[in-house]
Amino acid sequence: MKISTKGRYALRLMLDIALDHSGEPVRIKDIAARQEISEKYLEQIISVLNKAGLVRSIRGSQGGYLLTKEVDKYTAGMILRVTEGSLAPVSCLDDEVNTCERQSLCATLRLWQMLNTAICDVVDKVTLADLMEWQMQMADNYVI
Amino acid sequence: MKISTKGRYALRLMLDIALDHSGEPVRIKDIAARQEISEKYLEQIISVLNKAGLVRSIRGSQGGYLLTKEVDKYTAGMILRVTEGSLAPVSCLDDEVNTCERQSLCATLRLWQMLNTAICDVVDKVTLADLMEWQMQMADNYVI
DNA sequence: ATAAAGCCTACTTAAATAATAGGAAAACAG
DNA sequence: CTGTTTTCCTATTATTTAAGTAGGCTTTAT
Repeated sequence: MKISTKGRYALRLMLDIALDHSGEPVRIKDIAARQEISEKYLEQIISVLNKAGLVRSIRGSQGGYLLTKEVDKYTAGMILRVTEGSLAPVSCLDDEVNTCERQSLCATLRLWQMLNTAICDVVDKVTLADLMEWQMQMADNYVI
Repeated sequence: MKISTKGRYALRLMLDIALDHSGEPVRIKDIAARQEISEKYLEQIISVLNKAGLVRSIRGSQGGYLLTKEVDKYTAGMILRVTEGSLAPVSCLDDEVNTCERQSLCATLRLWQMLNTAICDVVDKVTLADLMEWQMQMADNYVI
């Protein structure tokens, strides 16, 4: 019941790009340095985000990555689902395919549905804009 | 971000015992048959629940397991934490030990805290009594 | 032309998951 | 007191997932 590094790093990576105000494409190399995460691993993660259209890449020298939308248009849920896959707490809730035989008999399913709803309520409400705001608050407090 | 079979089976196992009204100890063998789960695997799971005091065992012939408390005194959270370990979505929230260097700088932590709270709100509120009630509702509907 | 970027695919290592297996110990029934 | 039924304990195994590493290819600004 843990979010993996892929999801966690993806969130930090997106936040890192969002906090860049240069207007220039942001390089993996720089993100990796700031976030203290392996470049090669970040490459793989951002590749998924790129294919999903959450970022846009610019190749070649002076290249890097840019966001494709306004920061308040990204939810944490979007970013996590792209990198983690489904956030449902049990696979019974995932595939309408491969469904469990006991579904119609299984009271625990109702618990999982409640849990799933609670999780979605959080991750689909928090946006990248929120994370940026929190980050700036924390930076302020850190300085004082 | 999935609950493992241990946690899921533990919940079904506890519910199975709770639904037994004979007053007699409930045997692993019977639970395994009803729930269609391997006896040997259930043994391991119930052993954890036993050591945590969530059930009481009676050894030897005519033995089995009994609940130690009223059904409304068990929350899903109790059962899941005993079998799954922490339900926190990231380990940053677990150990006051082994804490991440970036904690004071990391805005994502706030998201994880919100998510953790949302998860706890569900699992610590739903009791075994609730699950029993749901199960009986489902059984009714199934008959019709 | 060259250096600096991203792109792509394969590989590796370690840990966790999900069981299986086999026998020891306890307790009741006859 | 013997046999059967049940829990208890520990070890082993197979599979999958997580978390990276590695290396070469392609694109593009200068």
